[in-house]
Amino acid sequence: MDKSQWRVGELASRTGLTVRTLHHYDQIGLLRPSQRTMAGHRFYGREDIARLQQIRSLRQLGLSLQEIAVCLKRPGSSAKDILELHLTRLQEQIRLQQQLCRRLEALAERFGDSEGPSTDDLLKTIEVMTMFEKYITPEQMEKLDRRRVELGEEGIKAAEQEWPQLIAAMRAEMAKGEPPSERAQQLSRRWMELVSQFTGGDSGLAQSVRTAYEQEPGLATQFGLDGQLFAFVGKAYAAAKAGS
Amino acid sequence: MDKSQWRVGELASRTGLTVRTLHHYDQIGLLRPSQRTMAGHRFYGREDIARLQQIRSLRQLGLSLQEIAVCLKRPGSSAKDILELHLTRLQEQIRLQQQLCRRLEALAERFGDSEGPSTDDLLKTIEVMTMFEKYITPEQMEKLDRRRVELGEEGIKAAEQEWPQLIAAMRAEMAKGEPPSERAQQLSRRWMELVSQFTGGDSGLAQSVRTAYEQEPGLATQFGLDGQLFAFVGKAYAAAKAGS
DNA sequence: CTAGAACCTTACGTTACGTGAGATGCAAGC
DNA sequence: GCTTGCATCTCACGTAACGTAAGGTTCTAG
Repeated sequence: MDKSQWRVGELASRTGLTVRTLHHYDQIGLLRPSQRTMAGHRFYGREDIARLQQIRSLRQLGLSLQEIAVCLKRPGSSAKDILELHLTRLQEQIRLQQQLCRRLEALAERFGDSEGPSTDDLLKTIEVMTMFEKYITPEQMEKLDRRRVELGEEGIKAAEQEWPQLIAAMRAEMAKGEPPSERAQQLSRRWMELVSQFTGGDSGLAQSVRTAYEQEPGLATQFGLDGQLFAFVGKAYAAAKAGS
Repeated sequence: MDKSQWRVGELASRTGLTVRTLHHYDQIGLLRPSQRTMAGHRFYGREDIARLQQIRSLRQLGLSLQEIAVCLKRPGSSAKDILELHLTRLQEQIRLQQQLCRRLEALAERFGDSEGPSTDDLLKTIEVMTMFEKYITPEQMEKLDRRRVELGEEGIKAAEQEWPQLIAAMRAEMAKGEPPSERAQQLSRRWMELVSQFTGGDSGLAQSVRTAYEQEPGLATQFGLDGQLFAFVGKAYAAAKAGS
């Protein structure tokens, strides 16, 4: 016949919990043993075991000890409410973590194969990503993702190679002073093409990107850009359109 | 022209962090301002800002402050490794949380509409679920889920209604003593049918369930079952098969 | 020169325990 | 009866990343 009293150590090893955990539950009043010896040793009875089972179950569902205490204190409708609340919180958390995961995967994809000590590049890329994400809505981000898929691996690499050249060339033209030369106007056309390729012709997105560049000077300087250059490109493109 | 020194408050409001956070970063050595006034007031320079940007970026990716410190201390290949490790951890976390979510959703589905103070039932169900999950692999769990979908809403309800009746009837037969009566043999056939319906004919699953019932006496008593009854059903079914 | 804002340090609170430290209890063998 | 060894007890600090005072000093505008 089974005994109906257990000491902490026995209970701990039977349930897989630790003695410290049971002490803790006792301390916060979540599970106080129904009996104590004169020396203060804890003795748990059958009802304590039952309660502990419930506690473990709720714990496995991710509830906090406080929430569990509420659930067990008033077995009214509170348990259901708490579980529902918990569920929505959990779903929201998962959503956020999945977003995070996508970002990390995007990073891994870009830097998974490069062997060199590219941590600097990595940090820069992360910075650019986070800055962008401040000004761009998730929907726009998705649009950008789809756009990237459409462009394909090579398209992206090509654009990444072309941009610095284009920026350097444009800066050289700007150094020659205004009005923008014929060459500058050609470059500005290509510039706008690349921008359009990037945004997929979404003007709202283009506007958001502009705002990001305006508000975050650090972002622009990452690519050797600044307001002056933007202004020059704008003039050159206006001249190009007027000339055509 | 912008100034190149900022005080904590300014930096805090510009970055959206709190003064306390910057204090904290200073305290743990993650971001120490490059200057201090004689009175001890912190002054952050451009390079501090840059570092803070990196810190914020990595923070947004979910890295711990310690990990960030490592990333920034040795810009070797450590950053990439840490990010990859972080990604795998995150994916694992998401997986676990999604499992949890499914369980909670299953609970919500069962108890979402019942208005009464069914918290007791709720707790019992949770207990049964968690006990089962101790003995059943996730694959088997999925199999059960699919099985439930196949049975449909009504099938489940019907089985839930039938089981208690069947158990009670069987217990009555057992009280009449052995050998099992004709009626008991009939009941045992139906019993096995229901079990088979539940497990979908998966013998491994049936074995796991049996193990669960054997190892967890609390589980069986939830449904008015015990070893004696199981034994009787076994005998009755054996007699039924022998008789046919 | 003074009021008020900004700043400083110190330190406790948060979660669910882990990990000792030092003291005592309990059953068994001598 | 006494010791040995294991189980148990009660503090009490540590964890992560800050929040939130408390109480004192410094800066800055009027």
